[in-house]
Amino acid sequence: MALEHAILVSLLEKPGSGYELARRFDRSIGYFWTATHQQIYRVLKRMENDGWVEARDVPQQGRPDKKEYSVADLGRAALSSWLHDPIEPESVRHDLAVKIRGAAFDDPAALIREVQRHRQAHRDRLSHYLAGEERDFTGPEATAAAAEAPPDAERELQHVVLRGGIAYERMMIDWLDDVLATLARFGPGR
Amino acid sequence: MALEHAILVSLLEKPGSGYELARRFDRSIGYFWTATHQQIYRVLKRMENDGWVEARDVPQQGRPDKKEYSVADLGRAALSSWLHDPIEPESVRHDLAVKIRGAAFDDPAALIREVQRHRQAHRDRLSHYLAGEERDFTGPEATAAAAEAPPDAERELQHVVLRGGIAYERMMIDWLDDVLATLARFGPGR
DNA sequence: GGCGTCATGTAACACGTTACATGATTAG
DNA sequence: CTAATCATGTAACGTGTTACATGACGCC
Repeated sequence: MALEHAILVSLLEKPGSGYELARRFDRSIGYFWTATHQQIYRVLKRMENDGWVEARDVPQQGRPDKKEYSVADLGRAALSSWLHDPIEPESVRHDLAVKIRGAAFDDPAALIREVQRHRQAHRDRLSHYLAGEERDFTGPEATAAAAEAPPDAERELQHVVLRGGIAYERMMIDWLDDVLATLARFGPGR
Repeated sequence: MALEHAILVSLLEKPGSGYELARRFDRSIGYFWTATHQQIYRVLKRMENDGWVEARDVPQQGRPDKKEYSVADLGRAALSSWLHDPIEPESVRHDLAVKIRGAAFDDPAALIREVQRHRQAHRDRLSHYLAGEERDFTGPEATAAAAEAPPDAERELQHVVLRGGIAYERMMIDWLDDVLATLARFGPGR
């Protein structure tokens, strides 16, 4: 399991509350690992019991108080041991691929709109990633700041993961174009 | 949920037993949807109760008898309604991406072997897909057979899904090369 | 007054994974 | 005789999803 580990990585990058983690799982780290706040609170509680993380009460004004979690030594050790443990190259799950094969037994043309919607979602995500890359890694401000600092593993590794997301979205867009062209050849009445 | 629907598609392509389905989920349809036999038997039983599939006892010689399932009208209707229902473009889950970001807080070079293992697994899967494509779609035998038959949606849609798998594996291999180059810059002692 | 955001949680259920269990046949 | 393949299942557990619940603050 890796939700624990994803949380550890996120808290090492920056401590935060369960709520903040939930929001990160809708953004940066959430691009390749999703979790809802219910899951996060449950796991966070377990991790606190196991001594992987430590909570600190942070009173806030104008907002509810929060519990800020940070990684404890045991958590760091758990992450390290997981990193050294080989994992199975995971298999993908594509609902859409099931639908595409299923369309052969229904009306292929009826899927076109659905595929277009997915294509649009991937286009949006790609734009979002590219904007983030520009802002944090390749834009003038980011490169100027980086030029003065020493090589930074955290930053470089975040960037290579983001490049993976970008490559994935580009591949999906191209493939969905291929799917659309194929579906068009099997419209109603053929 | 889509395991039900993946099973329906697979049974429409060809009726079969739970055991046979489990094997298909290790191969063709399993490239984009995985399931173990325990899951399959459980779901198949529910689907039978719901009247989505029908079982027929097939006595065999030299092997245990099997129950051959095929799709009933209710199942076809359920599939059709699912096909017309929009689904959310799913988000990916990449353990490996979590590990790569986590490596910043450990020893980046220690991940190199792991990434190489994953790269090899993707290379193997790519070869496997390409062999299947040659055999079923682009090879001389397959194209000769197809030339005599009318345009076949089932076949074409299976092919476009396979092309998606091929594109995915190629993208992953390229990205993992990028990851390896990045990790190499942060070896121990840097 | 109502809606959105910040903040944390419980409960029930669905789905997925791992381990265990059985038993026949065929190939080495 | 041993291992692999065919064939079907149960039980326990862990993870993920959906619905429900609460309450304060700020903005329109």
